[in-house]
Amino acid sequence: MEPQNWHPTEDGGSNKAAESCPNMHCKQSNIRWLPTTDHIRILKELYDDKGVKSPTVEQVQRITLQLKWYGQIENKNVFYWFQNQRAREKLQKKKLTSDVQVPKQRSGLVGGSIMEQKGEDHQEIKTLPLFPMHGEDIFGNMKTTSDEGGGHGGGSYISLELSLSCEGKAGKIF
Amino acid sequence: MEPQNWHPTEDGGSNKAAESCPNMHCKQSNIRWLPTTDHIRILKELYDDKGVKSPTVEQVQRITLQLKWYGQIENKNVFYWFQNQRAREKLQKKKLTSDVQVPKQRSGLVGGSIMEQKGEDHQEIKTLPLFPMHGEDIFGNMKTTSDEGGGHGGGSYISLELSLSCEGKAGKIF
DNA sequence: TATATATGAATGAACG
DNA sequence: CGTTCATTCATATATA
Repeated sequence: MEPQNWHPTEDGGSNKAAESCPNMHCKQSNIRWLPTTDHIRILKELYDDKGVKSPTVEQVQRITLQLKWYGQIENKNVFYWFQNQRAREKLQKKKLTSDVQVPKQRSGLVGGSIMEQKGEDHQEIKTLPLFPMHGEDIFGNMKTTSDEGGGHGGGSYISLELSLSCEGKAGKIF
Repeated sequence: MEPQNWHPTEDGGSNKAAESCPNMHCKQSNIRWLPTTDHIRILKELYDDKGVKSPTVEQVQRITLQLKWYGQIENKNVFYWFQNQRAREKLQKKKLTSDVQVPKQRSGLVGGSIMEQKGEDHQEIKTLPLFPMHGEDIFGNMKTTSDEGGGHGGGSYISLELSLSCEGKAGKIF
């Protein structure tokens, strides 16, 4: 997921995208949150090890406070991060994304195995049509997931727990 | 400019993803899907002719299964392909229309929410490391009022769809 | 070989 | 929560 030569700012103080900007017009309009490696590391530890999948509001606040030591971060960043993590972990189970979680133990694969086999069980056979229609008629008779309307609804997400509300307008809730 | 049928691998079935790392630092560099011409052709037919812009998960899986006949491909490849196709079609269209078109941007609403720490819109590290633990012991001794974090998140969890109805409208996170 | 373009992959943010 | 958008990085290929 994240090759080490990525762009995560390594430093702990200024997490600007300076390093990832070789020689171009380092645009400074940092709109998006650029998590540092420490951010990612800690968040993953929480998610994987501690099993914190859906932190509460208070937990998000606390995590954010802690992570601020490692660089600029806001509550919504932490909130979105966990939300995306959950969603993509689920997608990963469907093979739709490759959220390659680096194994915490550096077991294997780093130095390169003795022999890498890339053989697949298919492809290469191009003379025997295994599929009756290997043409372009994939969607010709494709059923469209009959049940869709009522089932989903995400079950029951009762909204929330915070009753602190309007006061946050002037003062900072956090 | 518009390379469409440029792919060298015309052999039909075998993409050359096997050999890579020609000369430079051998990373794990053959980790990128190189679509065959058939892949591209079929995908574009689906996108343009059949009008399949955003296939569902099941559709992606089916498309992938079909395309596997033409060469190695995974679900995530198809998934990313359609995603990139949509994004870049929109991007090109926006660049092409250089006339007086008002970019109807999405209403960037700004609502009161705990996500925003109003008041001091700055998050510099002015908070000195009061926390002696810079490590990842956030949840180590974290008292959680409603401790669910270490639980499981089994689905019936309150989501942060907080609707602090300050102004009488169900606000969003933002 | 060096630069430009096209495109696969990744992910923060946001919508419905 | 599931899905989509928007932006960015990385690299394969095209071009000069």
